[in-house]
Amino acid sequence: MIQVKLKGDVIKEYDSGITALEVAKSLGMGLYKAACVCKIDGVVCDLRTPLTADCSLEILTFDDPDGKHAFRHTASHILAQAVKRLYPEAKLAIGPAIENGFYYDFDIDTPFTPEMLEQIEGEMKKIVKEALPLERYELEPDEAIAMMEKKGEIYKVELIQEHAGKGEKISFFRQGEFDELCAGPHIPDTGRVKAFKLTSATGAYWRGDSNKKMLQRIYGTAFTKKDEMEAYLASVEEAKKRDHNKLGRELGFFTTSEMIGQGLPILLPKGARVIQLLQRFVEDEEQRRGWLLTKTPYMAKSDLYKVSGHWDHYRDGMFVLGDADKADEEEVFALRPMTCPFQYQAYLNRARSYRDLPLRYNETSTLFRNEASGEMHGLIRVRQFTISEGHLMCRPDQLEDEFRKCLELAIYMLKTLGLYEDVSYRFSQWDPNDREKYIGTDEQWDEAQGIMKKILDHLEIPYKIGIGEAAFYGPKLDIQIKNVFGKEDTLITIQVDQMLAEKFGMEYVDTDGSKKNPYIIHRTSIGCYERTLALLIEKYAGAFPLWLAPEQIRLLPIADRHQPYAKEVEARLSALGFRVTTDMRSEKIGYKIREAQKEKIPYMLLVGDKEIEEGNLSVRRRSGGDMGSMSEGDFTALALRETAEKVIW
RNA sequence: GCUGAUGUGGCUCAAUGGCAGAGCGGCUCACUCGUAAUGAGCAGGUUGUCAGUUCGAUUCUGACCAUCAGCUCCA
Repeated sequence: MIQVKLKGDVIKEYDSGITALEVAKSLGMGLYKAACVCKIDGVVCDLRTPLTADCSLEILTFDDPDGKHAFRHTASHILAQAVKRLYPEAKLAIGPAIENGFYYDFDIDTPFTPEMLEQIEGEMKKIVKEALPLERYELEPDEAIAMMEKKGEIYKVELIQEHAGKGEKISFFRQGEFDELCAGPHIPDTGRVKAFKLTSATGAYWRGDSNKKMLQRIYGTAFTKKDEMEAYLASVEEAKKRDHNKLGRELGFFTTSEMIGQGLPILLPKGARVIQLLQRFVEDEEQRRGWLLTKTPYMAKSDLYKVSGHWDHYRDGMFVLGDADKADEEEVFALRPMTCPFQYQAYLNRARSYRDLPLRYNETSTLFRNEASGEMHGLIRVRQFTISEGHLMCRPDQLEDEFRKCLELAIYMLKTLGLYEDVSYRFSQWDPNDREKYIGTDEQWDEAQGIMKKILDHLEIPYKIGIGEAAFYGPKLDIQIKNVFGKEDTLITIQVDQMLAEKFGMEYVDTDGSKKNPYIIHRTSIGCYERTLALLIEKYAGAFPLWLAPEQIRLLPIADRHQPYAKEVEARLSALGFRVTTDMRSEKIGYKIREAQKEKIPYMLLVGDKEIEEGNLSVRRRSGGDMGSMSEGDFTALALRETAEKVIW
């Protein structure tokens, strides 16, 4: 007999060898049916794991992240089984559960069409109906390789070969006629996958390597209940309606031109206005926090980039003016892909003392990066963009404090914009196995990352680690955000660099008269303006807070005879700095309101006989509707306060 | 760059190997209206670009350009 500690510290006795699934059954059929996986002494395990010693046991359902994961992982096996039944020639690669669903990669000559996906879904339904139990078994590596070679599963063979030699057996899961290389855990049988949908098919490189073969990936999602899945799919559709790339164009924030080219958006008056407002806000705040504004050239000779390392590590990403191959013989210029080496030249302008540090340079900097053609996305990924860039030179004893201040500035920006709750932190480190991407020695990287880890841990930043995500010259703290498609991008970055100062001969004279290289912090405070605008459009579905709205107030005369008075009010509001217009068309008031609502104008002011007589304005707010009548002074006070306080509603 | 899809007036979308159509929007006129669509009329297109096939191509074929999703890469 063994003692099993269950939820709520209840201890029950069972025969040794009982499985977690049987324990769940003993606790009730509801739990038995809903069980996905379990945690034995805190470790996620398959439900068929026999319990042979005293332990704590937690039965996990779909409501638990680990339960969801196993459930959807099993759904990916069902997908693979269905594809093999319909297309025996397809070779299996990998098929994990991911956030909100799962995918499976196949090597197959004909790409999957929507019709094929429907057929595959039909076959999956059959497999679910068959309620095939998943059985785990283990083979020695050579047996496993032999089995997969016999089946012609070359990708599985590759995976097993990598795993062989670790002295472990290779685990498989079998469902009906289908054997799958897999560590598990899985749910007990295929019959439990009640609701699923294949959402898309696309290409994906084997092992995520663009030098390797492109496979065909099928994405899907799975739930225990159909209505939950419908709700999820509806929410995905709802999110897409906020897509800045669609909404931003519809609302007139930006457009593109085939004659100008890919990744080169045209900011229309509304988009340009928001960016101007953001830029003023950022520059003013940076000034308050001790940053000194520079304005450096948009291009430089290749000489500069050769010293910085960009010429060797980033040339494919640069727009080179002239023949790059002749850069050693003649002057070749290139547009700047980042501001670092330019601001270093400002530092090098004269000899620096330890008393000059920290020296904080900021710049509203336009950068040019020749992104590969498939990378562009609306305003989020473009070839020319403007960034709130800064470089800060400091002494070792100042590094942590200055890093913290950079982070505080970034957080202040995010909170003001209302994006703070949407971001996550990534500690981006180098990949020692991919040396070509980086400059510097192991020791330098270990030191830089060690310093940064100390700072981040000390500041209690809840980060996840991104291996291979570092800049070529140093580790980064990236502040990440997701777009409406769930795709994650870097919004803000703060980096510690102890390599480039040495390369550029940047020094300061310390208290003892010796010359030292300063630490450099590279940072953005609000990130790139185009990308930030895109995410704000998605965040607010185009309905910007009053202080950022390109048009803040619109006057709506009831009839044409009210137009002169509306124009008078417009002039007074405009003189106070409001962005205000008057709808002068001879349309009905309902129509004018409808248009203003569609354009997400924060305040609509109605002017008719009553208002003129009483000297009042009828105020309508974009959200909440009719606010009734108030004096011009009261409205002005309200709007000025909301603007100054950057109120979000 | 790779895989797949798409490209018809400002927008959303029809149609066709033989004169390209609707709604919204725009303009004009009438209406002067009280919190999300007043009515009538008019204008607007070398069907992304360039080749090819054909008596004839917007439709079929190819290349290129651009857009979208994903992969890779990246702020």
